[in-house]
Amino acid sequence: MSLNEENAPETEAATKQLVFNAAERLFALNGFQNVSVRDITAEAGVNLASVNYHFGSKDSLLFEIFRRRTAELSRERARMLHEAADRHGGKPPVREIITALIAPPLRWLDPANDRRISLQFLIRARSEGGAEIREVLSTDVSHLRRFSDALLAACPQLAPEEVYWRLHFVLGMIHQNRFMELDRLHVLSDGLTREDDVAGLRQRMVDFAAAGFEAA
Amino acid sequence: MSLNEENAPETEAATKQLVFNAAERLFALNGFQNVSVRDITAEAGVNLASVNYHFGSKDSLLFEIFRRRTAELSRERARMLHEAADRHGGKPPVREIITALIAPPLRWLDPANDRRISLQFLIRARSEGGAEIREVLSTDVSHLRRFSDALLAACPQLAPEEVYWRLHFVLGMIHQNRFMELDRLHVLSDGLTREDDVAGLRQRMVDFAAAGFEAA
DNA sequence: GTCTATAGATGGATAGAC
DNA sequence: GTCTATCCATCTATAGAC
Repeated sequence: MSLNEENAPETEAATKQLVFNAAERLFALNGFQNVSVRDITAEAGVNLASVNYHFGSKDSLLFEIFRRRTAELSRERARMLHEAADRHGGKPPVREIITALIAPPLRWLDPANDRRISLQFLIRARSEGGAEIREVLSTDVSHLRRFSDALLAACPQLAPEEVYWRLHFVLGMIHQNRFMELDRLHVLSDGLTREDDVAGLRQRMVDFAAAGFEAA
Repeated sequence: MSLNEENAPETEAATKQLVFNAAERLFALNGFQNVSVRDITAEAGVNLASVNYHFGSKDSLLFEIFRRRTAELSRERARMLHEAADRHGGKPPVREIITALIAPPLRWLDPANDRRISLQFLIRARSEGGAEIREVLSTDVSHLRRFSDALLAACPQLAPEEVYWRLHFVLGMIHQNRFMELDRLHVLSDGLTREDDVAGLRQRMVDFAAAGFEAA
């Protein structure tokens, strides 16, 4: 039950999944450079050589986790955008486009969701990842372009660069959802901000972003 | 001229400043863990032992850079907030509070500003820093509280937790201004977003954030 | 496939001459 | 204060037994 669903066509060794999950968790909590192969194999309860046998290297392991999680998140977002387009004759309104961008990661953030740690991993890897990660991010531009194109169509009154900047701002709002920042906010608000209320947070984010997009 | 102004009461060794500047630059560009003491001293053109002699350890060096830059940024923000309060009888409007939060880091982001690299360092250290950094961030809550208090006073129609969340969103927008994210946006927009137009960016950020704060 | 043992490289820190 | 040389810990990766 704690195993993530498997996307690979073949059944992989249980050891590989144990390593994958332990690495994702430790990377998300402590950062890539602060976690050694020894930490990972110890946490997974497998042998030290497992990482290199199953993934080739520590870097390849990070890369594979990032690639898989990014693909999963992009797929969820693309599906929501597609459904919104279907509902509106191919031209969804701003609010629904923003929701398609925000809702999937917020769903992952839910404490009741196994993927809570995956989202932390993704946000962190985006900041700390090396050259290989940036390569994926470049590829991911084609994923983002679906959203920028939809927003451009939904905001004909705005200059195109304005639309790009506002999309940039929304992405910043999403990336702010790290444990550290949420904890800090919890301290600042003296406990008023409940981090387990992801439905409320989603609503707040969409409201804020939609209002920002409708600014003069 | 490439030296940063000195805040310490005493004149420090030129070597110490060289190390400080080289370390800030390399940390900002490559991340803390990816920069060795050897890299720093090589870039600074000083001896390998300089880091330990002047700063005690690599960790202490990071910490000192972070502490100084954080203090500088907080001071600029607090001054702007104070001036805004003076202009409005102690109760500045939302837009001016947000501007006090956004304008200083955006000023640092200007390519014509020596501090461009300092802002990159700060954003990165906030993500990648260890336990000591988080300690400073906790202290920094008292700095943020000036802004949350001002916003609470300026938004009596909003529930307090709403104000805290919206402040959280604005901080996310600010932290999104890393080289990597700006480059990515530049690719996505096919060159439309000009990263050297910081005045325009500041206006866009304030407009977006102010509109978000005025959402129902 | 799994494990132990170890190679090979790197980095932080320091001793001690100048 | 500055420099060189070096110690010592740690890490990734791999060879080779089982």
